[in-house]
Amino acid sequence: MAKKGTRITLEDVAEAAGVSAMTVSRVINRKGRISADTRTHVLKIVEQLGYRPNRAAKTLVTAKTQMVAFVVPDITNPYFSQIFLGLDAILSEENYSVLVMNFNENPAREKKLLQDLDDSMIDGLVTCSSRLPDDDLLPLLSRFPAVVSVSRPIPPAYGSLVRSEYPVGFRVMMAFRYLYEQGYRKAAYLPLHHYALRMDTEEFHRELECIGFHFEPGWIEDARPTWQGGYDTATHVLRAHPDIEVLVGGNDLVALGAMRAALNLGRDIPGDLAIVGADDILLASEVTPPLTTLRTDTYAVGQMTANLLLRRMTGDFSYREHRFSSDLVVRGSTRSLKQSE
Amino acid sequence: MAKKGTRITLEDVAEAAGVSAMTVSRVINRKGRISADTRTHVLKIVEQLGYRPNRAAKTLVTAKTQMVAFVVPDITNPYFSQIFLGLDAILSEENYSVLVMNFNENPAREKKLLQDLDDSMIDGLVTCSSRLPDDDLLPLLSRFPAVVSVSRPIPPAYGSLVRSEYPVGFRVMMAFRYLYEQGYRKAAYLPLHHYALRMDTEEFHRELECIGFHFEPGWIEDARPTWQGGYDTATHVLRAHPDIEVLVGGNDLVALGAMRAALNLGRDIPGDLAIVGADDILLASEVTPPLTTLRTDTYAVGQMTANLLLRRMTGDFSYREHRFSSDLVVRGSTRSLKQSE
DNA sequence: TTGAAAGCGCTAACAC
DNA sequence: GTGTTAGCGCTTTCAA
Repeated sequence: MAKKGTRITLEDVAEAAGVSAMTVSRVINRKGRISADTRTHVLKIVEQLGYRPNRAAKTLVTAKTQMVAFVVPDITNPYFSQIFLGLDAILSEENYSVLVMNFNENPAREKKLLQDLDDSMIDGLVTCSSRLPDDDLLPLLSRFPAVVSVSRPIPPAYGSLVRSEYPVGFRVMMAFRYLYEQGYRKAAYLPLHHYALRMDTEEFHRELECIGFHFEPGWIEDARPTWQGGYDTATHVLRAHPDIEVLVGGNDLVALGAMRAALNLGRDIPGDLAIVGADDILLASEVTPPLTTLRTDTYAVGQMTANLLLRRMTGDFSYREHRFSSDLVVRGSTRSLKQSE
Repeated sequence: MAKKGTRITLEDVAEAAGVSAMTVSRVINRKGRISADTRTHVLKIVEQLGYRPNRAAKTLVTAKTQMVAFVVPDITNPYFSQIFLGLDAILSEENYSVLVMNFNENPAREKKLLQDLDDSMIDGLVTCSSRLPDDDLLPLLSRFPAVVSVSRPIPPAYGSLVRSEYPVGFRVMMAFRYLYEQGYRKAAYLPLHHYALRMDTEEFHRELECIGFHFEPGWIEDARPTWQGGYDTATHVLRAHPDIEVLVGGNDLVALGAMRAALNLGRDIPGDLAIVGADDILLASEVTPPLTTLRTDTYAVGQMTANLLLRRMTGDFSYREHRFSSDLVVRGSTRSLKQSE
């Protein structure tokens, strides 16, 4: 007879089928040898009773949850949601579900999410563009067996890595090099403020000088990684330094906010001000003028991440690194000064 | 001594603290009366050993997972990711994690996701803008104790509902009414193609005629609910009916794709063609000309949904309905014909 | 205020 | 091929 609980269990199926629980388990999981007869018979009863295995019970004994956590700064940012898509496409194929842990560009919240995250609750962890300093992040990661970090470098012992072919924060040099070639000299840079944590400022300046750029204090100002952040920071910078010829944003949202700010201040783009972003979100190509930006195949980044994670989740803990490239998409928000001279 | 398994269990803590497992359990869960002394002592050992309760074991006995599934057409659509934000804000406050199940605007995939979703794996389910016919959707929902549907009406027996104050598909009448008042007469409508499933076409036409609009066959054409969908459909419609004065999209992405298509065909907006969208995503206000659209407070929709779900997850299964309002945001993609005459 | 026993539903390991 | 036994780590129930 069925037990008191209303839910149908393995035992119930076994009883109804006149076999042992193990046999049913084997049929369900396609493990071990089962005669075709019992197989079909058990399957029929399973169907009949509408039996569904209890996930928690299975997890308790196998220690596998078939879940993955995706810790992300801002899922409403197309850049990140696109990564999610690539990740999810591969993982769901392998029967994993993805827990989206959005920390809203708030490092304190990211830390709390990571702390509260129970390793008995997930098989793998993807940390995407972490905004935490190493001292906070690494101890938190070390609790998890299968980790992949996206964009943010971590030591090999902590997990695998999907990263840009450029060092963190240096991909933007591609943009600066192009701008210099076009004759631009006075450029302001609006990096995402958390990047300051990890960017070697001195080396950064050296690199820029190497290209030919000279930066005054106040030409670099951190921005919150949102449209509003770009708007606010650009307004401030443009008011303080009206002679600026270029505004480079840390991502497209920032650049687009900056573009709106510049337009509101009566600046002509690209006439007397160029704007450059990064990520190539849909919005970038649809504004007027369309935004020159650095493009990355974010869907592919998500897929790479999934593959690296799967590798770890299936027991191969060797360190792997996948690098993604970016290219500059030149659009109407920049122009060639040379041509116009 | 610690057992063979490397993980620290309740038992381990109990042993180290010289108490029973039950006492430790009570301390952890703040249940029952515990003397202050043992409490602090146990807590110290817990800290010392870095004990973390095993989620699966707890779930197995309590039948609570602290997880919620969010089944959504397209998480890269700002409209939906914003709902997620509101939902997650409330739920994470109550210690729930959200499983994002993205079906990519593919009804077959939505069905499969719902079928595979195990009710032993979540405490609650949010189905957002389902693209499935009732015959598919409702039997699937009936397996879950706590369900909230967003946008898509469901019978009270299946769960609570967060819906527009207008019947499904009729919110857009606000836009048509405004357009008629402005003197527009020849309007094409590009609804999201899955909506056809649930919209009473006859009543829809009657309503439009009541406003004053007359529709020719071919002036209404379903669009895939993406930018590209809007682009393709609008191109087709504009080529077939060059005399059209208005293009209303089922959402902003469709409207924006339509706007690009119209621009590419050399149309002047709003000079000889008006465009209207729905959702008011960021992109809408940033394109040129800025898009007239129907705005909904999607973050609040997410919050409402979370609250309704929490109610159900805590045992109150009474049917509740929250309605959200929308308003027309008039921008540069439409103009008053009256004025210009 | 604390503890002992039982069992949640499943699978690993070994028997037959 | 199939069954038996044991136990995953926790909480519920009842007793002390």
